[in-house]
Amino acid sequence: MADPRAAARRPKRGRLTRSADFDRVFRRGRSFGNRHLVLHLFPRAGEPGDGTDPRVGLSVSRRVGGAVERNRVKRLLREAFSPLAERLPTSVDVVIVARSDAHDLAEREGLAGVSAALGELVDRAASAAAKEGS
RNA sequence: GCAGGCCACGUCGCCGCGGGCGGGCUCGAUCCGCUCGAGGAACGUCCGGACACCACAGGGCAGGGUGGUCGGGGAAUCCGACCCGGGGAAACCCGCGGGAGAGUGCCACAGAAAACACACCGCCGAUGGCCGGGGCGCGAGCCUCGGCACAGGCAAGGUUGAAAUGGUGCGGUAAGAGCGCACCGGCGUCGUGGCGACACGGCGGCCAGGUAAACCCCACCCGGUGCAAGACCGAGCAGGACCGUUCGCAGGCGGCCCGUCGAGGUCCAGGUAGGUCGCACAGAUGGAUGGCGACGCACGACAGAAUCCGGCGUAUCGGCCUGCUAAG
RNA sequence: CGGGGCGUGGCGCAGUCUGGUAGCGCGCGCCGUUCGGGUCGGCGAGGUCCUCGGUUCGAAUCCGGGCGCCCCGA
Repeated sequence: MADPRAAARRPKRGRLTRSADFDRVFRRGRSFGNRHLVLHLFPRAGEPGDGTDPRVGLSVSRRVGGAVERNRVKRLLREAFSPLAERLPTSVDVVIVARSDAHDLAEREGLAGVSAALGELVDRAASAAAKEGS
């Protein structure tokens, strides 16, 4: 984020928008996974974005399915993440990766199943981040 | 049963998302309101075009593509009608559908033979020849019967094969043969109809195997790459030019002069990260069109835009409409 | 988004251009060799040639449609 003004502002949507941001989270962040999803977490403490809400990025590869299935998984993940975001500390970047089984979960259990799977990972990530921060 | 066309869950409530317009404010990646927001295939990427850049005098070769006729169309492996061939009881459906009388190649196995037409087995041997018997004649010889298969004649038959110089019948012959005749098939030619592909009819003679989704010949067409094309702006880093660090540039000390502080400043083209345009009355650039609930019913299939347009092909729960065929 | 390639026994591959017999290695089964195993020798089983059509007398091969997988450019 070369623009220094961005530091003073709250992002319109808490989304990752740069390929470099994704690379940084994958390379240097911690990861938590279950059979449906993988959650990567990277704290941005001390950077210009400090103090803002978590930013999230989605990664749904073609292994999950065709365009229709991938869109459905991404929409459900966005819908599920929105209420869960406040459980995470501020100033973190998160990337949610959907594994192949995520499509089956979305088709069978819908938003409830996705929320459960994602909530588990968010809680694990939040407690881990709290330990490191203290 | 056949053909064609249309639709692709609907309504309501709450919470959300992207673009545009208007407005409020603490002017920002904010808030409020209004409005627009996936498909018939958006798919596959099989063709064509627009657009963009690169290459290019003109022509030819090579290479590739297309292939009945007429019309539509900007073009097309596109569409329509018709012709031909095949299928069906019919409505109707299917077909990469030019040329094998220009040349080359191939046609396994089987079979005498697979393309020049004949050799081979075989049939005949009327005619001529040779051998034998009988008759006539003084004799040369003549007549007649039988045999041989030497000359010669023939292409019907030869258990094969996907395919063998057309098929069936009658005549004909020593044996045979389109040798002759009838019908059918093919070819050539003439006439009639049709814009045409072709169709129908008359006459003629008997040259004519298949394969071109084998090479090839003929006619027509074709430069390459693709919006991640391409255009513009452009940090940083490195480079160049000029001014300045003894003669103090730019800039600051509220405007000006003096004075003072000051070691760097200005410009240049190329262009990385990145951004904007390209880009659309859906239109992003980590990529929007969703979630929950209720009711209705046909219980919801295949499937998600990324430059745009015209086709083709493929997937698909079902529903509606129109016409036609057969039977009743 | 665009471009290219590959589907053949259980596995890895030839054969496809130039159409008629599907072959090789490993693996598998049986027999022999050995006290037993390995090695070695012999014999044998096993393939809708991805799928659906077409051309041809005849298709793994030639020509179309489809399905699946892999790779490359940016």
